[in-house]
Amino acid sequence: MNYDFKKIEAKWQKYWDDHHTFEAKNGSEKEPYYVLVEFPYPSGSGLHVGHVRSYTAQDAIVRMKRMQGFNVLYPMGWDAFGAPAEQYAIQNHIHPKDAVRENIKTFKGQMKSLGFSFDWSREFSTTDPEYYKWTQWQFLQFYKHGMAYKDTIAVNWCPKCKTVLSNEDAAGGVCERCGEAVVQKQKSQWLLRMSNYAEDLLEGLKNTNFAEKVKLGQINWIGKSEGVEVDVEIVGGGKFSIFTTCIETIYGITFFVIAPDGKLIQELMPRVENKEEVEAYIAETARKSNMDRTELNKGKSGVEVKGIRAINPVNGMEVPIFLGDFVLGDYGTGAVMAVPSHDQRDFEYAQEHHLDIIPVISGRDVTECAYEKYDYLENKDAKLINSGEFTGYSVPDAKVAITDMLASKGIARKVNNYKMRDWVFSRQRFWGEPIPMIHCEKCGWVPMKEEELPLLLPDVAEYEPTDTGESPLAKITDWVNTTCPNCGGPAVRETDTMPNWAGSSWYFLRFMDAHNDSAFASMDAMKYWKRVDWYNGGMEHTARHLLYARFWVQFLYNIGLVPSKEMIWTRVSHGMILGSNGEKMSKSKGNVINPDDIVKEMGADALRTYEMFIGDYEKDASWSTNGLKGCKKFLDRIWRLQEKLNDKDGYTKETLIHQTIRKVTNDLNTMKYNTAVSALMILLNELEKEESITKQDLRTMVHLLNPIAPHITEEINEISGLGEMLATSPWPTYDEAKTVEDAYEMVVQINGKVRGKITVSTSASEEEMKELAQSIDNVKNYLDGHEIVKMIVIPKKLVNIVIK
RNA sequence: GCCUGAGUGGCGAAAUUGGUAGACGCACAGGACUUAAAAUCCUGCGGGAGUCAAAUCCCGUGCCGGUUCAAGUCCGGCCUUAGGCACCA
Repeated sequence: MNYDFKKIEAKWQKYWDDHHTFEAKNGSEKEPYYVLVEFPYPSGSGLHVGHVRSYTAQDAIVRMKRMQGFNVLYPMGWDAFGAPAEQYAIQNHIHPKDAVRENIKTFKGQMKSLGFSFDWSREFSTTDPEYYKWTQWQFLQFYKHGMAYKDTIAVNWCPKCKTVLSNEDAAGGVCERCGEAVVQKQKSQWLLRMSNYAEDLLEGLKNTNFAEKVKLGQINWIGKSEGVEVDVEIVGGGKFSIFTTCIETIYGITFFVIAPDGKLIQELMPRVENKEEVEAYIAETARKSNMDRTELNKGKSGVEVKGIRAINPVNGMEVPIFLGDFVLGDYGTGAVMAVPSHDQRDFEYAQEHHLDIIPVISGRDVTECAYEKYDYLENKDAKLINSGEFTGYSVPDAKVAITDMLASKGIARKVNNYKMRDWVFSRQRFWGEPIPMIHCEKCGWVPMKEEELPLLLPDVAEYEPTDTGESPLAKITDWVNTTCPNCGGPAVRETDTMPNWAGSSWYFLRFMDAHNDSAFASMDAMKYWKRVDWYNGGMEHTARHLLYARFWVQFLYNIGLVPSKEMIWTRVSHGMILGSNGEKMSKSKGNVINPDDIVKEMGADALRTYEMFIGDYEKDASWSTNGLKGCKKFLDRIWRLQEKLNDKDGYTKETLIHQTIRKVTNDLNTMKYNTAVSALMILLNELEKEESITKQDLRTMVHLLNPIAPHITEEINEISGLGEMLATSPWPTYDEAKTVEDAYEMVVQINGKVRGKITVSTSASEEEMKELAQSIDNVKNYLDGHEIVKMIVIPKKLVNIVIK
């Protein structure tokens, strides 16, 4: 008879709820262990089987850790601000608050039905005023420490939807919703000075245990490049700076290129002879989105800035200046030296605009394409040519010598540049944390008084964006109009809200002390938990969320509000669950699997077991209903194992059980869930072959399986009277000595090919192994008439006989 | 273009880090039980040669080459594929 999973799962879920089995206590004597999964965005479509994979994986670890005696924190909450909730609300004409409440209810019900051992006493949503009060409070700290500022920057704008789009929503230069071409629009935005933290964020990675690919993702995103900033004189007075990583090519400059969106061109404008042409080009660039600028890079567009020439600081050569949209106004100095002989981009630009090409490094011809640094740096014989006093220098020597020479003249310095920019922190949206800033005609931007927080989102019916692209909050005049905290005069509130990355940047700290109303989390609580020991999330968040969160923590650390600079220790990521056709699950492809259906048909334990068995946790895996059935069958067989119980003591298969305990423990610790399940399948196969088994056999079996399939195992344990409740019993331990078999099958190879196998005692000496190897008939045939050159013996494994 | 992975049976995948390739599961085939089906159980299952059946042998981890007693694993050179970044000076 198969087991009644519906009844059993409901029973244990109720038990865990009623007994608060999985609540963590702050300050416990036990060693703390904090496991975190990214809290979900509670969308209208409910939990995805992908969520089930990572939540189960982490659940398995925390269940084992609890049994190993740790005080485990495994919290759950809701990241519920953001555009999708707002969009859903607009379409369905309900307040986002209500939509979110409904969705959370669904998600929570689904999570409970899957038996995740979350500590629900610490649950919160980023949309709770008690929570976003502290998000706002922290924003004020950023502001008060000069880390938040307002600036006018270009944003993606959809003229049809009349709304600002994030770069993600504007992918490909078209509005994701309506398909209209996105344009760039200048808007005043709040920004956080994240670029100040570039070096610290890079350095801090050394104090984390992030997966290597996660570290690399962050390193690439931060995009450090070491180079030299050089001052360049303009003919007839004035100067500007350029940034280069290839100072060794400075003699090859034949022109300079400056950013059309930069400040330099505006300064030079009065002296420009072809103003109309230049202004037209600036306007054209402004119209292009970032996407266009990068995608339409076939031709190198640009115009010469006539009337202004610059002087190459090393040889006094006068060269023209161009505007080119490949130079970005907000990176480096917004101006570059162009060396077409050794930079492919400059080369193409030079060809397009018929400019000179002067090679300055020997080793390859530069008439077809540039001889670039990745190439000449490989060439040890590369020497400088056409480079004045430095001609004949090797590239590394030239780098140093030229930098020193320019530095001694006071016109150059070593500089690091980073691709990472400041964090644009405002959104023209209703459904986000209001930014607690007030604008006063007299006093300018004034922060709200901290004691007046939270600044609540007003309760109104209209949350559609305005025609001008302002946040819908701008329409609510009695909310907008306020008094200046500084002078008491009339003032207006900031109507932009924070991005949804804000609330998720510090939620893991709140879980340490979720109901504190006098601080975002007490220092005591944070010192007790120390850090997130193990954080699981998608690879897609390594460059954004994880970096924002680290930045946020480092800032809080610098102002003395958190106990350490890195509050997240291990970060791992999981692969996606794809549809059975190998494609990403989506409604339009009709390959979506709803976990609710599986729980109803096969049970939560079967779904959990299957998702752990599906394959390498870090890789994508395709859904297979047959595979799921196989795991359900596995559980049914475990259930039936109860029929074999005898009254004896001890283990029936002692060696195998000790091996299995070791295997499962190690595999769970190293995220090899699939082989942990397979080890349990092997144990089951062996126990089934026995006439009867002991309670201890079965107890160990269900104990090891409990982290993955918690309901069925707890039920078997109870009804078969195997012992104390598994969840609160110590995790099984193994004896290394007992994992060793007393005999093994020794492999005998001739010249590396397997020619025989023989059962040998584990205690056999090397000499005995050699003798036994030669006693095999088939081996004898090979040895006959040949000379043995040598024998290689690998203890407890094989003998390889080399013959001639 | 750059950076990261990944290529192993019909399929999902294992392989103690250089030591029996394909554990475990699915699918499939044959058999048992059953009036029958489902469920369950047993057997087989990379390809080929060989045999009544075996034994045994050859080939086989994307491709080509190398190191080694021994290579899925290490080295060199390619091909394919997924993801990330992308005019970052």
